[in-house]
Amino acid sequence: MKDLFKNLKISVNQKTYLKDPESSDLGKRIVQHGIILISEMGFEKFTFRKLGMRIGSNESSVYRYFENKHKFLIYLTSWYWGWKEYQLVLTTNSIQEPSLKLESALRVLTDPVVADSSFSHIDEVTLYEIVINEYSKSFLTKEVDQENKEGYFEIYNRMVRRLGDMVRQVAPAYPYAESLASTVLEGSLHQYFLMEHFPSLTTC
Amino acid sequence: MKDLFKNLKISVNQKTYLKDPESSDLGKRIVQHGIILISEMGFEKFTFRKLGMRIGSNESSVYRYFENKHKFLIYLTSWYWGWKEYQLVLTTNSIQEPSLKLESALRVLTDPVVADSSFSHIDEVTLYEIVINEYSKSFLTKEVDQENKEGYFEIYNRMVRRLGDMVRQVAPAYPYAESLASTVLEGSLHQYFLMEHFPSLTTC
DNA sequence: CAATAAATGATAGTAATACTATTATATTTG
DNA sequence: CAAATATAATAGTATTACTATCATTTATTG
Repeated sequence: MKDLFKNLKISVNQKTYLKDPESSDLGKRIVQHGIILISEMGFEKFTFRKLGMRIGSNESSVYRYFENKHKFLIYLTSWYWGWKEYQLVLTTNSIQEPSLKLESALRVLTDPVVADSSFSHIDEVTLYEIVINEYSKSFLTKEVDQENKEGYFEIYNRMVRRLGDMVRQVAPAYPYAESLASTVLEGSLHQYFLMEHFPSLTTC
Repeated sequence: MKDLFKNLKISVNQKTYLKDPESSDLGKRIVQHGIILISEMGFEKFTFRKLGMRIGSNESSVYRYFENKHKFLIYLTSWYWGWKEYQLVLTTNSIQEPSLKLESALRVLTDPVVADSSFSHIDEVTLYEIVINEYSKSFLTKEVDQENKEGYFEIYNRMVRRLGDMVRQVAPAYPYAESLASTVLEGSLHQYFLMEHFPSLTTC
């Protein structure tokens, strides 16, 4: 993905952060190294204290950007889905023919992620690893309904619906467009996970 | 499922527990109320201390049965998959015709769970809620490869492979039997989750 | 350029978690 | 009944997930 638009910013629900991490150098370092640390040690073992140490800063400074690590994970994964949505729209917008459009969409959403130089502080490939390994943990919680109501999963919801619409354009009589769309998105992440850890459960 | 076999015991990898919870009254209470407590408060907020209090026992007593709550979750979900495998075999064993066999298997594995009086201390319906909401957390960890090697996910692996084999019996030329099988199992859980929390992302 | 506001850093403190260890008290079994 | 085993009670430790306060650095603007 070439940088077609300079100064492009992926917009993420403001409730996920206390202070926009894109607004400062420290904020960007928190995001950049947060991605690396989570991918290195896994979400459970990741803490703001460790992140502070890693970037030569301080726990309390990280807390000024994000309320807690759960919101931080939602911020990161929302950013990812926002970025994917941008690619999706960019790629499929000009395609008229429904089945070609759907095919392009599926490619964008399920092909392995490649780096994108447009957002210099974010390593999209590493972020993709986080999405594969940790995304489910952001919604498999007791607070999911409340958070969903507050729009924390808006981008993802919208993307599933977009994909569902494209399915319907191809097959208007098919009655399970949304379920197919959500299964493809979730299933794709799951198959990548299985390839890495349970190869006998995939044919990929 | 009627109790066809009296004294049936679902066998779970012994490494998941320190002392077999089926071997004592306290052990059964730990499992029984552990299921209820996890479903009530979610896995993150669940602790052995709270479980001890709930059953009028003691944190340290719970620790004598299970090393930690992660192993406890693996015990519970392994039990669930063992129980499902038993139903799967029981239901499909006598069916010769491959496509009928596959259809029965899919029904057993994806229909909503109903209670089973054979295992009196376990509420299968509540356990099923736990599988839907928490199962992913048992393998989305940094320790997954080690634990998989030690057989913690053996029952689930075997079940995906069984289902894959049935797919292959029906369509020998279809090259993605395992991926289809794992997608169906995971996807089914995910669709139940979506029905509850993201109804606009399903058509169920 | 100085004043001042804003951001960051350092330190301390709290309640809860995830355990381990020790000792006491029941309960079972030989 | 003694010995072994299971359970309960209590205490203790390191870490987590924060909150609060105050000091210091950096940026802004008048």
